[in-house]
Amino acid sequence: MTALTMDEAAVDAREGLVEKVANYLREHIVMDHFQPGQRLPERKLAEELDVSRTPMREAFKILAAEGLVVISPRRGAVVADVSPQDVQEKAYVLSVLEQSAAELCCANASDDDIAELQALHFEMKAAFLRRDRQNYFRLNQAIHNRIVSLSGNNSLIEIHATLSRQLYRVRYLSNLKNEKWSVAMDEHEAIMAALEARDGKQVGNELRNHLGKTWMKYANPAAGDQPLADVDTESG
Amino acid sequence: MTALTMDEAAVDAREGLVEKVANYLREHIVMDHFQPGQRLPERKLAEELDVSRTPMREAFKILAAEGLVVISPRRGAVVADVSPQDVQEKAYVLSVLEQSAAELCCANASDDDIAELQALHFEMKAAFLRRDRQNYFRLNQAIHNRIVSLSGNNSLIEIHATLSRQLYRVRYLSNLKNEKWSVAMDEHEAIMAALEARDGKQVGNELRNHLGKTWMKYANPAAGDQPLADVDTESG
DNA sequence: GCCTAAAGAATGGCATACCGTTTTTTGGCG
DNA sequence: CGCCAAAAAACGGTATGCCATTCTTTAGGC
Repeated sequence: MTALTMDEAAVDAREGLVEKVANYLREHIVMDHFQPGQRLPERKLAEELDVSRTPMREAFKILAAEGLVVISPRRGAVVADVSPQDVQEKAYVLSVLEQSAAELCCANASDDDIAELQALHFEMKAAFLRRDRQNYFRLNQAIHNRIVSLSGNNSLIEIHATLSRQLYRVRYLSNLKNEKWSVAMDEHEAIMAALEARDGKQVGNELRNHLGKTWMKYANPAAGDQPLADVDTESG
Repeated sequence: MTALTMDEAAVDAREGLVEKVANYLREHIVMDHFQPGQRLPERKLAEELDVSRTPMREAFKILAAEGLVVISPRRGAVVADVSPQDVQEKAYVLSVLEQSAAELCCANASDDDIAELQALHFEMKAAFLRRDRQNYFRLNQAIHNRIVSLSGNNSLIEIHATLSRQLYRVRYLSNLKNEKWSVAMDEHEAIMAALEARDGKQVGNELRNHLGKTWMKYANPAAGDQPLADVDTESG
């Protein structure tokens, strides 16, 4: 346990204990420091974080509403286990959201915004050429999130972020073993070209197709059980 | 206080107090029995419902995560006030979701499903001809929700339901004063025609345009302050 | 008579206590 | 040696208590 601690020098008095606990748990779940299906005993976690059970329970409710944990009656909270069907369904919604975000992005973004996206794209390409999966993944996420962010639609941004977190683990694991790397890279090239041309419809379609291809065929969960490394989420 | 009470003969032992309280509050908020901006004092509400403050507070957290209430530090929970900008943004996302739902619906629904949609459509048309706004609204909602439901995508269904609840009040109020009723009706006719032809893209576009027209121009909140009548949500 | 400040009431945040259920452990029997 | 049952420990659900902050009301001064 290195990087993640509670009270991260944030506005200490502005938010309550519940938010801090919820953020802490969210980070750990998203980063896969807790395995899916793992129980989250409120007493134990509460004393680990030096809080009472009350804020811990309230944080569970928040995370449950966000789809990151599941609370069973009389059996408490467990880390949500995303089934293959869930992945398909959520990924589909994600692709739809990003498609529309791309359209709005083309209409709203400034030239500087587009330039920044291109810069990130070339950084990602560099990581790709170096076979640097870690940074490739990070930059890939950053680009997608940036496009959504540039849509300017806060509701869209929030829903996308929530959904994106639910898929973070499986997306990361997939990135580690995905062989068809160059295909995804080619698609990203096409996306960037359409973005530069400000062709909203085109970007949207490319993006949706891109996500569709990457995730529709999602097959078995299996996957290794080693925790993920500490990588920035960029999903704020 | 007539229609809405807690323990609605539901699976009494299956779900906890928190869920019952949350459902109770959700219904009242969606049905506009609580005004936007109104404070929700946990002590008072708790003793009204004959529960302690603990489940009440946990219910607040759930509703906050769903966007129905806002919790300010040291000032407690208030019913979420949806600004005109919020309405535009959320309505846009809703239209995108329904568009994709329509496409999936065309691909997945059985002929009986489509027939049922048409039946609802004609019921709605009857209500339209009778200038029966109450039933027109109810059936309109039912059709939209049914289309989403027929998409078969649970993630999509859930997100749509959550977002839809956030807009229920404003949608209902708008229905009461919207003059361009016949336009909406015509668009629904077109939607149904495309649905019968199973033209997914076409249905999606019509639907998105339909919602866009209805909501993009949303101007001022104002609106009367009388509570809404008791109408079935159909948003389960 | 109005504005302001201080005291008291109310409210939310967090901790803890109690109870019933669930899970685990252990001891006895097959 | 393994399986099952009973007891004990653990755990979640709810209620309640205490404290700090906020809101309200009232009393004093301008």
